[in-house]
Amino acid sequence: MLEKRYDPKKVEEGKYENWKKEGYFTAGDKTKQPFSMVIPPPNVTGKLHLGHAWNTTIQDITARYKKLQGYDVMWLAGMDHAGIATQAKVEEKLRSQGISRYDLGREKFLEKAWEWKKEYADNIHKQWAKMGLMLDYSRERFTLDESLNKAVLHVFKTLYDKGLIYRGERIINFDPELKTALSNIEVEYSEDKGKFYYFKYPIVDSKDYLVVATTRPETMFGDVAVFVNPKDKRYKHLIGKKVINPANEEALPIMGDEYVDIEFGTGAMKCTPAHDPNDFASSEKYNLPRIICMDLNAKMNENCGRYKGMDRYECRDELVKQIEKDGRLIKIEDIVHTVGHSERSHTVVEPMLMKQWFVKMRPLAEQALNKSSVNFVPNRFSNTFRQWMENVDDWCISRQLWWGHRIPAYYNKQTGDIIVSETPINDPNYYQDEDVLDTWFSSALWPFATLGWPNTESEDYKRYFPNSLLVTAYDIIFFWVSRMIFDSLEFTGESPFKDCLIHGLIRDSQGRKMSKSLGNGIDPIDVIDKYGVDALRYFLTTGSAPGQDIRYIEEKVQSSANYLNKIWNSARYVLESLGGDFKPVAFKFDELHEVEKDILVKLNKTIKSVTSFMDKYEYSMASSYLYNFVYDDFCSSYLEMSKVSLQKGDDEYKKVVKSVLVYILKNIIIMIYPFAPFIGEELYLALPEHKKSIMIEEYVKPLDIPENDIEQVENLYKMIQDIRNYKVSNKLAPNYKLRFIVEGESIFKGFEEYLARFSFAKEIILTSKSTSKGMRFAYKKMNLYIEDEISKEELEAKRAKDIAFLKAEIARSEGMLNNPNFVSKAPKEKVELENNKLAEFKKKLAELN
RNA sequence: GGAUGUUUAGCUCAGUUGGGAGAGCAUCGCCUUUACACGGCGGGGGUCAGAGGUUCGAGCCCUCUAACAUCCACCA
Repeated sequence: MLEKRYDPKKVEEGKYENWKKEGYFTAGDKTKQPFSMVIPPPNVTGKLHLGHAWNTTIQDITARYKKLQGYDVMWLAGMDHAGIATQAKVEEKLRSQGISRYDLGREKFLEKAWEWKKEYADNIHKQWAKMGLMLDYSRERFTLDESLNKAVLHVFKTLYDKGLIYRGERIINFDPELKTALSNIEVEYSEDKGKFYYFKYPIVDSKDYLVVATTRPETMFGDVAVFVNPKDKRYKHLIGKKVINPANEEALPIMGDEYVDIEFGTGAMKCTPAHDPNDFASSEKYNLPRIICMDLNAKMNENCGRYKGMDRYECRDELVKQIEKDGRLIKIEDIVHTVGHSERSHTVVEPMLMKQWFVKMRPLAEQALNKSSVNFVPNRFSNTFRQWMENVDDWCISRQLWWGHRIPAYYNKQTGDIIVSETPINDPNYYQDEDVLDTWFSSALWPFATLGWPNTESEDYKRYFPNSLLVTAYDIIFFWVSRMIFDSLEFTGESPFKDCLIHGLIRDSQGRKMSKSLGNGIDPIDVIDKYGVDALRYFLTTGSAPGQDIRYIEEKVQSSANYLNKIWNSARYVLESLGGDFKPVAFKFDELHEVEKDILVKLNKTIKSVTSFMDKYEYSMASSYLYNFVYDDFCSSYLEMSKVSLQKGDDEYKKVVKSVLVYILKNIIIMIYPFAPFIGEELYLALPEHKKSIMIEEYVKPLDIPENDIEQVENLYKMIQDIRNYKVSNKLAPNYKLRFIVEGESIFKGFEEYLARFSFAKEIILTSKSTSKGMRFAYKKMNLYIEDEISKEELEAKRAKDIAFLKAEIARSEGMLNNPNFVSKAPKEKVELENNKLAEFKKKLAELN
């Protein structure tokens, strides 16, 4: 027997291990249609947070649902080496021991990184188990696996041969702390306080000067020109002359370009091609030199005179002091401007001219825009994808790191010629590029490289690619989704997945992003310990709209747990009422009492709604239909009715009622199971007839029965509510005994005992025509009179209230029906419905008068 | 500058193809009724941001406005 209270800890114990042991997570049943997903591989950098919990629960619900529906579900497990993030963590750890990566050297450092990976992979496995994820571990992959490395090398080589990967000198975003290049999307911009420095640039052969403003004086050593707008009357005449750079006394040409904003600053702009992307573009246009003035530690280099070796910010201060001493500082303004920060280290990135590897994006993007068949859910995210693709720049893929896929490019020591090769080149005349690839370069191949590609004859690849579904948050669309799409189209000729379900981000109770610095992060494990994983899963996946952010609100997890407790206790009631070794019997709908029919009709409707929303990945809607059924139809209504059914009928009928109860319970359990698999399994195994696990059950199917509501039962529930209301408004105790006269014998016969139980009736009199003076309540084709020392005032008040209500309704109804447009244009059934209502209202009003 | 989202009960949010506004929490009243006090029963509380429009009918569709949020681009 079930315990009185749902205890998540006990319920969860041992189940996951058992499922795993039974092999339920392993795909491969060829008699079934495949349904495939790959997990967005979490970084091996730390603990999983609520965002992961949300993301994986959505997938798990899908997987469990599809499995019960009879699909061969393949949900591939895996993790990401997360090059830059992991390397930063490992270096940080080493630093705390006083070691730098250079002390260790590449190989030793990588050993440390693999140790780190192992530790964190173990953690992640434990958390997946806690969450109850039915991941296929037999196919688990890591982005640095040899098989994935093969795919990466193949992709690199192929794109290189096609001219879609090139090595070039361009302005990239450099992270001076992690000492590596970044791609554009790894830079986050924020509004920072800064200073705008106004300097005098003396004009050569003149006593005049030009005022140039800059936020970054330290880059003045890289200046090669000053630009003004040729339409700017103040400066037009200066074009062609020269000014003196106050930082290093070099003469710079004054040039004209309409790109310069006359309104901004002084209207004169310094040009630093090696440290600014726009200036770099100008240098291409006007063939200007490019002078790099910093090294890879963001320290000033030999082009900076006595400032050489200084940190960039120290140099800025010193240089400004010097210029001030020279009498060339006009003013310093406080401003707020957007500054790029490294997504990982959060340091201010330095735009720098460097030789790096790039993916040429235009052709790949075109293909992605034209050929992608990915169905984004919700659909609006396809715009997000599209827009990014339309404006994408070339992708800087080389990283000055060690933890990652090493770039398979080899340089001739003498000539510098490059060979790109999928197999190592051991020729002593060649050395391999030191850099590794951006993590996302390998993640982009995840949906197919994990399945054996580039071996297109691999069984898994043939069976499970393209994937059926990918689930991720909207902030990953650019980083990952878009790249999977263009790589997949380029290399497999197909979109990587059919559907792409996008969810939002999880925030704290005040709507703020969860972050370490705010200290507002929530550890899923703490939540699970307190409320159970099923409650967490239910909270995460219900009560929100697709694609929207959600707030973590503990009370909602609590109420989810309460809901599960409700299901638990309803199951306990059903199971305890069965008695001993009950075997469910088959029942015929037509032979059931109306109260049993009614609940089955409602269950049927629920199954249809739930299934149709589950099919659309609308888990919130599906769960809300189930919730209403469980609470209102089952627990609050039928479950109470069944207590009467179990007393009044003959033994045969009692068996039938029990079977109906078991049937409904089983259906509820199966529908709640994808959301709450642990309690689902626990309750399922307590059913009188069950398989070895709910994981090998079939999903619920509607019965082939009529859909219309059972009128008498509707009346019964309304009567009960009216009687309860009557007692409350007359300050009578709920169990106060009253005398009822029911007018409508032919309709109500067979329901007396049901009414009696809920109304604590002193007496129920059935009649076909009543002369009662008691308070009257009207229902479809029948009336109820309550007789109990009711005062005339009360009766009159009730009557007046009813009349007013009916008159208002009749007015409303007639208003609609007198509108010829409504009658002629609205659907027939709507008009008919309104006609019926009007007739009913009129009849009731006539009865009252 | 471009785009997207949000605005519904005190709070947090749902709302299916347009057809009489819902949940959780909070609140008020009653109840130790034999599944559940992590409960039951009943109640109060909403000009669905604003203004137009389409429609027989709009929380839902169209246009505009406002506020908030997010993303992209620019910022010498």
